Amino acid sequence: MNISQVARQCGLPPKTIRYYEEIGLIRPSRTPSGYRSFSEADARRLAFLARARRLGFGIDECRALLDLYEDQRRSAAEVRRIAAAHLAEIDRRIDELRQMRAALADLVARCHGQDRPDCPIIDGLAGEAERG
Amino acid sequence: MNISQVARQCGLPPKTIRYYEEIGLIRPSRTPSGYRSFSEADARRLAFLARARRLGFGIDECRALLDLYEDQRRSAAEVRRIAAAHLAEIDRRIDELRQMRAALADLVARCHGQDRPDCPIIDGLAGEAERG
DNA sequence: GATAGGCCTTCCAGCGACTGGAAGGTCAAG
DNA sequence: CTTGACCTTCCAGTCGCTGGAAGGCCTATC
Repeated sequence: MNISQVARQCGLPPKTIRYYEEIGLIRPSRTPSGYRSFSEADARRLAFLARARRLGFGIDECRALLDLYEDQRRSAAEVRRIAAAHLAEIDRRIDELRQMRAALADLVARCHGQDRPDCPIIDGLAGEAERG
Repeated sequence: MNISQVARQCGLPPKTIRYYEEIGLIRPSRTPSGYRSFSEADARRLAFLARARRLGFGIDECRALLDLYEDQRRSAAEVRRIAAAHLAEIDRRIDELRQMRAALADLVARCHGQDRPDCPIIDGLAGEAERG
């Protein structure tokens, strides 16, 4: 299987797959002319990676998960620990965005949005709120 | 006012302030020996930038907002447009994270987390869910 | 056998928004 | 006059790709 075929199968762009090889996440073999040749096992690894990335795991977490994926003696506790840590990180990010959202939505709601210079959004960013 | 003083005032690290000068967001004057010298107006711009960045606006959006901040003939409609677009972007990001969260939380909840190899999280990443 | 065009390869550069660190100049205090 | 805290510039690295250039390979058609 060449790179564009496996790319179609796992939903990752060829460029990304080359990059994953560069950082050691996969090791496809090569044809005599130098083309990458992907086995079914390579395709499975890539599909696994694509799913893990879609869930927001970082590359290093993916590397650890991939090791566990192929470790027959793995401990589910270790997998769970990584996943739970990532879940906590997602929650942290959601909270951060929610706080941004609340502050920004408040400013937007107070702005009349007309063709005049007086603007509560600008005033808020300028720090006017702190004085009134 | 030198860089560390203004940094303390606006809550941005000196490195970031230098970077903001490099990309043209501020133009502090210089002392004869080459030190940056920040006016009150510079400090206000930096405080404005710090608040806009905390609300998640990108550098280019900050640039546009800063122009509007100092434009006495600005239109609140234009400010509102930028802010509303950013609000929509934040909502999009929150949705994305929520979807990740839901999928990941489901996997974590199904994992017993014991010292055994059978693990619904790994199975889910491997695509087992699709077959059952 | 020539040619076209669609694949493949490598390498280099750039994104956003900083951040770290090295090498060296300046300034105030003692 | 030295110390140490500040300041300067410049270069490299972060993360996870992504774009593009230059060139090789493979298949089909004429």
